Amino acid sequence: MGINAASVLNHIINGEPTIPRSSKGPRSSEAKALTTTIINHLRLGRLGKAVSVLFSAPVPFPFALYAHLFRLCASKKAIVEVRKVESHLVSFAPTPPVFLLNRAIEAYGKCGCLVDARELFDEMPQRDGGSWNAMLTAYSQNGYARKALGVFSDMHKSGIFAAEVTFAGVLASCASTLALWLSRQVHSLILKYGFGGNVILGSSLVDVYGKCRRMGDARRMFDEIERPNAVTWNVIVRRYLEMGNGKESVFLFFKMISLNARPLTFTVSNALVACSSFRGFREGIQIHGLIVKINYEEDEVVSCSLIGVYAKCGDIVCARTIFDVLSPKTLIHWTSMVSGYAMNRKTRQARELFDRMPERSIVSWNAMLAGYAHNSQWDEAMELIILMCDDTRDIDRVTVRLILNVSAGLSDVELGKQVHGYMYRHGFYSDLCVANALLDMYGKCGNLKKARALFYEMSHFRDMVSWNALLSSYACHRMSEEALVFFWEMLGEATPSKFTFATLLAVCANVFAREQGKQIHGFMIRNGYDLDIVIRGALVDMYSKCRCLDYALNVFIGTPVKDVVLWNSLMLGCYYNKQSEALLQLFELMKEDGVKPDSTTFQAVLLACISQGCVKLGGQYFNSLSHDYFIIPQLEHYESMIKLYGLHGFFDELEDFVEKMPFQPTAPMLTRVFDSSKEYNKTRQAGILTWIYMDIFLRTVLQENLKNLIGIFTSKLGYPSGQKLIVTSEERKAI
DNA sequence: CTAGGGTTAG
Repeated sequence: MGINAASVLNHIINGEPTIPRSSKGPRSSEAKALTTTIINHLRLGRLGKAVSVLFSAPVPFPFALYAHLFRLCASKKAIVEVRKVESHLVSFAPTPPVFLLNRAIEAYGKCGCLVDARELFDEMPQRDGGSWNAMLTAYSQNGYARKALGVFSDMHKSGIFAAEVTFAGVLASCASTLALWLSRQVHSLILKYGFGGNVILGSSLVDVYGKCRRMGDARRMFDEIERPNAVTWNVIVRRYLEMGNGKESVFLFFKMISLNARPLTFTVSNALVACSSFRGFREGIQIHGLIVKINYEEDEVVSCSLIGVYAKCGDIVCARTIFDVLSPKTLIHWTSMVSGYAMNRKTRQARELFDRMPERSIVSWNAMLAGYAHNSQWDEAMELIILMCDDTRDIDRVTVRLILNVSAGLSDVELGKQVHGYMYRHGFYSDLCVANALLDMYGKCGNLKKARALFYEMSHFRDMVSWNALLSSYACHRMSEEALVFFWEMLGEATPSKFTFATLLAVCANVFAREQGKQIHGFMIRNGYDLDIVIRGALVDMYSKCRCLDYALNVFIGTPVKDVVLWNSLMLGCYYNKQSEALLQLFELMKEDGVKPDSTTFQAVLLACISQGCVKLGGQYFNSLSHDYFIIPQLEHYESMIKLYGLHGFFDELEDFVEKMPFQPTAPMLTRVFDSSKEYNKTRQAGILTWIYMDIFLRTVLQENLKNLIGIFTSKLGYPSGQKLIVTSEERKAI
């Protein structure tokens, strides 16, 4: 067309003659006829055709037609048509009215063409409040919050009073830039202009305060709104949820229902997610009832959250029922269900479903992988990672974090290093969560040097988690002194959390640092830390290892609900303090308390049997392990049994036991048998067992004896006794 | 007619 809107406007401003246009008269009747044609095109939905008809007459059309066209173009996001309509308007209408140009700005805004909108706005000969509003809304709706606020500021400076609608855009922009200070000012302006009763503005204010984490202000604003609508309720429920206050979120949701307001699907979903956050099973069930009543069962967002709430509250069967009934099922439904199984440690079922998924996103892969990782199924996790890398390229931050967890679990520092390189190349390096996982990986793999280097590299953006990761690495690798020194360094930068103290108490237990342990205990009480069951377990463990069994017992007694780990800690504590008789009594008490023993419990019980010489009882306990509690006995349990029989001279039972084991005895087991037989002069049994397991015996037990022989030789050669001797394998062969 | 909220799964 060659006619630029801005140039046309300049002509108008400068009073120059506009583009030559035909005189009125016969032409306007032509426009009338064409208008009918255009309307007919529009009725058939042919917008492009309608706009091109416009150009068959170089005459102005009725303003209402232009307005109508702009609105249609905007709703269809037809940018080319907007440009044509604007071009026709400014070329052939004598003086385009401001409201039409505002419509053009709106249309450009809706199409996301902010440059065109701004150009028109800047070149307008006159502007009214609507022009400012259109420009501001255009920026605000396209995510240019700062520019929108800039327009608001200019508008204010030019003495234009903002309209009610304008404030909505301003507040939305304040919310996305978290401009709390400006929001407060806008709030007072709204009151000053008398818009205080506007629900939309009120809801926006609740939204702004909530997003700026000022829940007190948000709530006060909310309470001031006389007739909150569905959006208002949605905002308040959502904000409490995001602030981590799930209970208040659910409370307000129920309040909404009691006032007979119909919730939006999103609000129901938010309330369900809030229930999951505090395991509000009863509340979840009630909301489920409501969902049935108001017929939201089919909604995708609602049903996904519903599966989530049942899964997170542990009722996986119910979650599955909901899933099975649903049709059609979307990718997110499938992923929710897989995640539900995975989070409930049912990785087998999760995998079954995962393999049957019609399609998978990176989130689905992550959900499955997280299941394996949380369940410490490292080999399965690794296998899945390989499959995933074949299937998809869109690895994200969660995936990277999980692969690092797997590397740490497998102590596979080489895999970890590969991820490290990947992070470097793909820009995950500045992601704190990922960086902490990397730190944790190096720490757990024992590469403390690298972990420390990374930790200092992160000095500008590290957080509590980073400190705890390095601290627990020291603790894991028995570098207790370093850990304690590091803790003092930590106090200078960060406030320790209960995770810090749990680690630290374990460190104290390792080095029998009773005083330090007591200090930590006191510090936590004085500073109001939550003494949860994990901390109490750590305290019991620390006190009992530090020979303060009475303190350990006190902590134990003071725990309202005791879990199996806590019982185990105290029982092992008794063992360390040579109170095996008490240990066996505790075991009976534990069963009376209704706590189901686990494999560690039985390990403690068998240790007690060994030191008490309760051979028969030990045998009974070993049997009840698998018969009554369906626990698969572990290597340690078998070792304990062999020690129990061997140490107390029960060789017939020992022989019987070894023969019935579902695997071949290990070298340490055979050594134990051999040693006990020597002690009791039971060479026949020793002989039989050795003969049966000759190959293992030859490979290992003889090798041990060979080492003893070397000891004898070297001592005869005059080496000082007690000095550690280094014998290379070649030298050993030579001897 | 123009204005607000919200996207569930890791």
